[in-house]
Amino acid sequence: MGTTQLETVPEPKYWHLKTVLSDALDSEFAVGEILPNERDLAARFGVARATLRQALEQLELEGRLQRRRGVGTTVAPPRVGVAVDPVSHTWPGAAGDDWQPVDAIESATVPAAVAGLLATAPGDPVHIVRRSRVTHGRPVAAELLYVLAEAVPGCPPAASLGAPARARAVLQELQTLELEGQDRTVELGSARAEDAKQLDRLPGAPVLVVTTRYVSGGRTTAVAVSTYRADTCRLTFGESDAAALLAS
Amino acid sequence: MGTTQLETVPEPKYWHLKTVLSDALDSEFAVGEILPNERDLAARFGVARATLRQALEQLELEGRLQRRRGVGTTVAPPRVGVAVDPVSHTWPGAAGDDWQPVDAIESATVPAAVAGLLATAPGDPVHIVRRSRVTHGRPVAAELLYVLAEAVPGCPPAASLGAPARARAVLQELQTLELEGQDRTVELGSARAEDAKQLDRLPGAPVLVVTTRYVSGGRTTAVAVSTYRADTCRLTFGESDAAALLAS
DNA sequence: TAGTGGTCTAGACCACACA
DNA sequence: GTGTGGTCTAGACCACTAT
Repeated sequence: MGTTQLETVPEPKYWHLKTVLSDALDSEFAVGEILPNERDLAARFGVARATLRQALEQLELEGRLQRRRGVGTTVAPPRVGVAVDPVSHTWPGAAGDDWQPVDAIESATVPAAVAGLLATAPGDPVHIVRRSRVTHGRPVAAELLYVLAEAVPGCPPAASLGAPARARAVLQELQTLELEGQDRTVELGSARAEDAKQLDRLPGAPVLVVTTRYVSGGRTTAVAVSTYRADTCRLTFGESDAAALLAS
Repeated sequence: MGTTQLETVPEPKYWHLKTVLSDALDSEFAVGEILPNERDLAARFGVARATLRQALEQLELEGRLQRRRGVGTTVAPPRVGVAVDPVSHTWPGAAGDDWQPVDAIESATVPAAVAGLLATAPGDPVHIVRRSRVTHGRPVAAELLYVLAEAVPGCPPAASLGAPARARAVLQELQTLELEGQDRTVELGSARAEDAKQLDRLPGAPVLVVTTRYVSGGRTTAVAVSTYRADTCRLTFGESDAAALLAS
């Protein structure tokens, strides 16, 4: 037959919906504005609520929307750029980083992946420091920092100090070591219940997991696992602070 | 009443399911193995298929599973580490990078975000080169590289060459410029239909979007937007190649 | 053709925020 | 309370892959 190749591609409804909504967000809504509720929106577009939600989920994943139970769906501000290495080649806790120590954890289990990086055997003593990062008044990241106990012999292993004080002690002790190198990986993850609470999100929310390896004395002495909110954050890596500014 | 704080937290079914499945994957399944189909799994756990799917989606997001329509759900291999900056401070297309030019696009629209970085006005001529990155025989990333036309005056603007040839010409011309600086951002996105095809995924699949800005002659002359499969990739940033090896 | 995952529906109930 | 988003169900049909 002489028919040309028609659009035989049945675009899924939620995909088309997402496009429509995305355009509407650009042209008809201001940041912070509240959208109609899901039941109304679904009715307006003539789809089931589940289908509408599939579109909203995509938009939230892309940082365009923010949904809060009991409140509603609002138009999200542009993602905030967070510098991942503001001061190059320094230990965590160095002057000028905008992380805040929260506490230290006793006798928690070290994840297998981290144990591999640290080359520790099960049972080897490791300090675990919890830190939190706040930008523009919003929590953007939660971190667990694993430090080989033998690398910071000045730190009391037992509960001779309160948890927050011990966290600070470990960070201080780190600064005295020579940092020989570091490298990083970034991957997608989902927030554990713990992190989710710290980040003011629901468990399972998408996060960017940054794993940093710190090398000193010829071996990996510390590993930081930092969990950034993927919906609100854009990680910046740059040779200058220009990167962070530019991304905001 | 003297009751202690009981676990009043009703963990969602899909969340619990995810944990159970995750443990099962660790202990009872080998990489590449095919899981029972969704209807059987749902029946086995006594939940609706949609609920089971919610758990599978999370596991796929975390890179534990791979699902293919018409085939089934298989256990995914560990994420592959891909070095984002194998050779520091070089233009794209330099010897040794494992990107392959695909073609060049004529008269396509430059996204607003990219136009902002390049500081171009609408209508300013920009070369767009499409590239593709393959690791271990699998496509891991698709890229659109935007190059200010005025920065590479030796490249023919019109269709005097075939698209692939023009792509190579632009990359070659870039190498002759002095690269004064570069910086990067990483954020979560969802695959556009185009990228999805190149990455062998469905549209909307989660991707890590790496935006690289190249500075030369005092201004941003090129911007690369690289789209990595979030399910299979772990991006590595390091001072040495050790990072890539370590992450694999 | 048979079997898989992907999409979609029309409900229901729950957890949470706010007035 | 009232209204919001979050979870869950039990179906149906579609698009794709392999045989």
